Amino acid sequence: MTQYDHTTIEQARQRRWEVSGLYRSRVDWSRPKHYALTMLPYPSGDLHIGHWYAITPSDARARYMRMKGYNVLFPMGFDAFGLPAENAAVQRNIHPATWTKDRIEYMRRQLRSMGTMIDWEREIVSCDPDYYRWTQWLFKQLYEHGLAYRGEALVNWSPTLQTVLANEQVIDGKDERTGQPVVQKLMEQWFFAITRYADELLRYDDIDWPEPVRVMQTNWIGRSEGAEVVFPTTTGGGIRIFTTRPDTLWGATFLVLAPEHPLVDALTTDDRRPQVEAYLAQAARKTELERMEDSKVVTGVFTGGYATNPVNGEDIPVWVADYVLLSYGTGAIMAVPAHDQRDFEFARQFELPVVPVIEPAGGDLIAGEDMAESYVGPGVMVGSGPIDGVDTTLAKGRANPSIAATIDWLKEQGIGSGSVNYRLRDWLISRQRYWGAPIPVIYPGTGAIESVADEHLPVLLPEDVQFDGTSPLVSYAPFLDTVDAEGHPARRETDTLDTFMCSSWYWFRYLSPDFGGGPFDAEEAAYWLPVDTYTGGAEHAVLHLLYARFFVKAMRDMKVFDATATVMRIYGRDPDHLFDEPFMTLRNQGQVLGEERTGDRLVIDGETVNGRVVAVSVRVDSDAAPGDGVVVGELMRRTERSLQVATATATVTVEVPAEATVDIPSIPGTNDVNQLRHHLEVQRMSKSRGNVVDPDDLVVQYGADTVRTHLMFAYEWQKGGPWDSRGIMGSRRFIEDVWKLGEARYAEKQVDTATAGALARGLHQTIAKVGGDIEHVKFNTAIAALMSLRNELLQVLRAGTVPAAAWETAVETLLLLLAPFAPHVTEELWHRRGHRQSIHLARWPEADPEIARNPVVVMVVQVNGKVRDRIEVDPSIGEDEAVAAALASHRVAPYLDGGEPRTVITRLPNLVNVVV
RNA sequence: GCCGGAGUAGCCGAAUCGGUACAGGCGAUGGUCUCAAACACCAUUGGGGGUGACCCCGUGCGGGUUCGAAUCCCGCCUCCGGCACCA
Repeated sequence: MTQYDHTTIEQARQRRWEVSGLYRSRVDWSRPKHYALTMLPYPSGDLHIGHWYAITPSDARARYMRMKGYNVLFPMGFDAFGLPAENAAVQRNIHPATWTKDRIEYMRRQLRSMGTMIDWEREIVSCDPDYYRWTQWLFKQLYEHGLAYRGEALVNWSPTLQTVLANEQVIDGKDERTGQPVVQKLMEQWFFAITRYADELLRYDDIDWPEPVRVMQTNWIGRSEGAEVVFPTTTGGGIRIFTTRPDTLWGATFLVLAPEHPLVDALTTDDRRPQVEAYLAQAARKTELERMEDSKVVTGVFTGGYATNPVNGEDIPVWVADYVLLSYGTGAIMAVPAHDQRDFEFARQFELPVVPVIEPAGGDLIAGEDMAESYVGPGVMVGSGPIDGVDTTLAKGRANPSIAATIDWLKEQGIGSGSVNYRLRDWLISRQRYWGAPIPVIYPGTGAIESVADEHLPVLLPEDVQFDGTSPLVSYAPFLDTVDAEGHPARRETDTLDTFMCSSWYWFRYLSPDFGGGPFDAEEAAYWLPVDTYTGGAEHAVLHLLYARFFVKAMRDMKVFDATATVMRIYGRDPDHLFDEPFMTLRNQGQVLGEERTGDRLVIDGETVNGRVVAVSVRVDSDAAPGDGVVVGELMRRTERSLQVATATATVTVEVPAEATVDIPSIPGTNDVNQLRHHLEVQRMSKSRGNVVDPDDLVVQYGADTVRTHLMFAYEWQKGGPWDSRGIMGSRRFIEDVWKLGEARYAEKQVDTATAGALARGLHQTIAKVGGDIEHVKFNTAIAALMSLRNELLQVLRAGTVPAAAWETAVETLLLLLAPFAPHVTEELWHRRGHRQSIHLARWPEADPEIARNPVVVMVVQVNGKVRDRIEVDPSIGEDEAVAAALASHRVAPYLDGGEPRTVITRLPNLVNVVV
């Protein structure tokens, strides 16, 4: 038997696969298709274990589908535009294009080491002009269909990144990449009208997506039902407000406008103007972050103006406060302090009246001045004119009787109407950056906006520019100066497209990466679309995944798929609803976290100076006991020469001066503080924490097959968990055992039919188990089943208890079942066993339920639900027989104590429960 | 604060429908091999009690429903993720 040499085998197999074009995927209408997709990576230049964790299980599933007879498309590409490349240009004077290309080249090599079935001839790179030509083309389509527009809005400006950002890219008032604060600015920018699809985006009827993602998107879209009502004023126009509680209109005692609201100026009286302007200036200065930090402090200012409550004709004061946002609803609210906690706090702060209009169910109406907090529960409407006496519940929208009655009445009176609002805002897609696809628009100077003609696409990014942290496009004349359709001088748009736009349609480009007649070739699309299984991280729930859904719906409505539908009909495929959603099944993988590690146990001698310990000597000694030194304990953290040591009783800070001695017995020579190992907790891997696992090292040490298998085996895939550097040995042993089984010369010794039957049974049960588990994205249990089969085969090999033919079948079945997980070693053994064709072209074995069926099952006998006996019975055992067997058990007899059971519950053939 | 998800052995994790709790792996312990160690192989491995057949306890905590609960219901605790003046 030859030694298992993973490096030689894996490299040779990968080369052979590439040369033979084994993984080329071509349209073949005679076979069912399966489009498997994983989220395209950003070319960070270093493939980390997370990439392996995301990609290799998806590859295993794609391989399985292929063996099941599907024609599988499994492509890969790079999301290659973005800021890091530009930062590198500024910091290291490397052109973003060069930087990106180098990194992609490096990552391709690493990706290939995984041994995936990626069809590299379909690769796309989003910064290639051939690709972004169609990104620009899609922008134009959106523009021409009124779905892209230039408008002024309050937007998130990041001073750090020197660009605006979409709402989805701002978390807690900070940008999601660098965590630096953003400020709100009123700017003219390009938007996509995603809000027009808000209602359709709330529907998930035809797709199989994880519940958390659907919930997150639903919350992000934030649909709320209510009414719009106009409050007339004497000084300006009417103030339009949105409310989800129109039934409480009779309790509105003041209005509040957002600081940026256009009517603020007109409503402000001269005597209030200084205070109002001071407040507006202060509000404008605040970053989003500061605004949120201050959210507990109620601030606001009275404008001096009044508006008339249209339901009762009362004049109420108009205030300005930054807790009202211009971007939501109408930027103005009616305040009902009696029934809204924020309004209540505001009213108490500024001594505004509180008028209750809901009499609590089963309670008494409390006078406004005596209320300690707002009342938000159910009850009966009071003091509310036409809706007096109507019940109010906790239901939202028209489902609440009081709200429905009010909306009907408002409509009748012509003072308001039902209305729906969304938290979702239009997608801001301009970026004041260089490394992105230029927005294909020019400004002739007449105030008009002209899109670049299709034949002039792509608008190329100029290469010969200088980088200083701002976009060089704004000052680069050869790019900036152009001519309009009539040949008059014009200026180019200098903003580029949000990179999320590049990734909002990339799976279409895989279909025909070189196609020149459109973003994709209808002949390919008709066969492959839509994506059947999409896998990736859940962090994209409201970014990429929401944008992608919007894009498909918009493309459908812009008739981009019409030619595809025609081709589908020719081949007898019904295109109905196939372009409503991009990804039919979505699964999110979890994350591989850093491994826990105990820190060195230290013995420190020194003296205490001003309450701190200053070390004279530091020694590593795993057996040290308290009292062996001034400080004895585990090193928890180290910052420069300062150590945090956990002793039996407390955490002590120890300073280690340069002249102190450091002694680490396991490291020869002179030691220093930097060599001490500190404690690592289970947390995300990051270079600064020093808990990163490098997959390249693992491949060298264990081989890609082992790394793949282990990543799929060690965790529940959709959950992830901490890395375990010793655990991988279990997967390595498994692969080595498979090698041993595949290479073994089997010798029949004492053939025994019972063992042969058990082996065949186990084999067919494993076939069914592994296939089912892969389909349900449960890789860990699939591999566990294969390990069990391995255990069984090792025993059979030793004992020689089955016929040689049965042995051969079992070993080859094991190889077939393992092929999707460990493609190299199975391929090697397959060929060594005399097969000419690749194992990856073989069919998945068929599980025979007849063979898999157990001839006997263990029937559990319970007394009052507690297990008292286990009896082997025939699986087809009848009720009477089972009960008789149970009652006959000598383990049951004592509980019956000679009497009769009260009831007997059976779940045949597994269980009999005797109730006494 | 609100909305999701999760909590099972020393660790990672199994457990179609409410029906045998812990499959598989890691680690640990003992043994074989070795001068020794590592590797490899074999065996044991939730806790407690009993000479033994066996018995009791055990799925974050406290209750409940049920013949029977890791699984369903109610109330808590902890961790992870998302949102956060959303009118």
